[in-house]
Amino acid sequence: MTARPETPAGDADSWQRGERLGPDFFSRDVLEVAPDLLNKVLVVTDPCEPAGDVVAIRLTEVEAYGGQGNDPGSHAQRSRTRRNSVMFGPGGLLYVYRSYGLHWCVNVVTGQDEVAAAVLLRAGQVVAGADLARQRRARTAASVGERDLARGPGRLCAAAGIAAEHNAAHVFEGSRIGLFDVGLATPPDRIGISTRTGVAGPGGRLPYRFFLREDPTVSPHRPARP
DNA sequence: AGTAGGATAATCT
DNA sequence: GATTATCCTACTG
Repeated sequence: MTARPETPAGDADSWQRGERLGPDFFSRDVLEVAPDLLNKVLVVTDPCEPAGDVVAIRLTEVEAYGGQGNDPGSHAQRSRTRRNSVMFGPGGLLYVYRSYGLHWCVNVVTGQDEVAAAVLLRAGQVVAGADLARQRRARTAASVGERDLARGPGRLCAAAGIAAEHNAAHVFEGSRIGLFDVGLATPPDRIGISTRTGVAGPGGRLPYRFFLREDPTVSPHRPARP
C-alpha cells in the first residue's frame, strides 16, 4: 500500500461506516444540496471486479446547475432534450454527459421531479481504491500523482469508472453508486464560493461553484474567457 | 508556473 | 460550422 495524503476522518476505510444519503437529501433546492455534498463520499463498486473492488472519493469541489430559464449556462436552460432529460427527473439520479467529445462528467440530479437541476461533481480525494483508480486513469495519462487522481470532473469520472451506461442510474440502496455521509464536519468558513469554471455569458457570473478552501485536490479555477 | 495546441463528438445556430 | 460544465503534453520564461 502506498502512502496517501491525510484522510480527515482518520483511517482510510471510514466510508464503510457512513450513512447513505437518501431521497430527502437530494430533493431539496440545488443551491442547498451542492455545498452539502462537500466532504460527502462517492462510493462506486466495480461490476467487473469479482472481489467487489471499490473506489471511494471524498468530494471537495462541486458546481450547481439550475433549470429552464433560471440559469444561463445550464444544459437545461432551454428545453428538454435527449441529453438533458435526466436533469428533469427526481433527485438522486445521475446525469452523465460527454464533455469536449473526450471525457465523461457526472452530475447528481436534485429537486423535485420535473424540476431540472443538478450538481456537477468536479473534484475529490480518492480515499479508497487508489490502485484501481490509478489503473483507470493510466489509460489516458502517463503517470498520475495521488492528488490528481480525481482533480477535475473528467478525471473524477475516469477514476470512479463512471461512463455513459450510468446515465439515469440512481444512488440509492441497490445501486453500485452511492453517496455517503461519513461524519466529516464542514464548518461554513471552510467552504469557498466562486463563479463556475468554463461557463461563459451571464451564467458565468453566478456564484454556483462550491469548494473546500485550501484542499489540494480542488481543481484550478478557470473562469471563462470573455 | 504558465500557456498553447490538439484530440474529439453531441448540440445548437 | 461554431461552441463546449476538459485533459494532456510540450513548450517558454
